[in-house]
Amino acid sequence: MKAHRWQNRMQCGGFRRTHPRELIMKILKETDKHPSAEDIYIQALNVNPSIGLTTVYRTLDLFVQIGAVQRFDFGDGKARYELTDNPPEKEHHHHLICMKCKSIVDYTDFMKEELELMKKTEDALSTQHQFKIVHHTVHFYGYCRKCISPE
Amino acid sequence: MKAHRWQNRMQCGGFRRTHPRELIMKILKETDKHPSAEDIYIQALNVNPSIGLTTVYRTLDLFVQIGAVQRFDFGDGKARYELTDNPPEKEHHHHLICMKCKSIVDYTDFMKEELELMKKTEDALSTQHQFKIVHHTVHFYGYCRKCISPE
DNA sequence: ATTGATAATGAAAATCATTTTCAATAAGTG
DNA sequence: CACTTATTGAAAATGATTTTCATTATCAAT
Repeated sequence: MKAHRWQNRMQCGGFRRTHPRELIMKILKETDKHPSAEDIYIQALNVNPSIGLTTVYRTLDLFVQIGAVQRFDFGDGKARYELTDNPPEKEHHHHLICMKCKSIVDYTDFMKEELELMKKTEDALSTQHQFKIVHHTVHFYGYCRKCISPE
Repeated sequence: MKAHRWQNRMQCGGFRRTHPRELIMKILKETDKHPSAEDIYIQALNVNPSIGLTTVYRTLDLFVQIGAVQRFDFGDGKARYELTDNPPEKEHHHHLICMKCKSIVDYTDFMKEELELMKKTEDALSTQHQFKIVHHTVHFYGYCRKCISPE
């Protein structure tokens, strides 16, 4: 199997290529959702019924550390994970969160303008606040079509 | 005592004006930090040693529901609370989060441009995704001056 | 002001996501 | 193949938040 970006990054870090790690990465690559650790665990059980939830947590932490995965907190008490959008598998996007049903929708509108502004802001923040920026998130909170009810 | 915005909002909702609620609102008004429920609880204990942590959680939930307070998840496992920035007590701002020491800094740079872009984006999202947007957050993650170490 | 209905409170127990511990297992190296 | 050590899975521990329930405080109506 051809070595992928994330595998190279792992090997540079001295990490081992294991079945659980391959499986979890596969699941992340194939989903277009925003799975929690448990969502991923349940998926993984279908392929490897002996995998442990602990391993899922640890593997996700590892992926986050090597920059292959991004972790999001949308405010519903559990972390959610997505492949980092720099590599081609996913384009840069942000999130719409329904405050009622907690559904999450990706959007990519105005990314050009947004990236411009973010670049400018990042520069300003780097100098004015002496912060080295690594990444940013934009979340829109509101109500999805299904949850907009005439009150 | 003069009734404030949040009190009116509470009364419209049929909620009671109680000592714990007044106290917690006072604490929120006086801080310029990003306190967690427990932070607020500890503050509150100085004034009212019999207040319960449970009440703090419930009160914060209530304030969030009536729109007086905004809840943030910066990814360190505990929610943080701030007065909503529409009223004059706080101006519209976003956050810089240090990924190492977890410190949080407010920033207000480029708010004019940001609000313009966000307005445009909100409009687009409202129509294209049929989402009714209530608010948005922008988080920048990186490393603060203290935590930038030559590695 | 007193009363009464009921919303709000506080303490303790329960829940839920996540982390830690530790003995057993599997990866990569020689 | 054998060895060193990272990784795993199960169970227990943790920590934030929520629920339960008996008691207390608020507010509206007397």
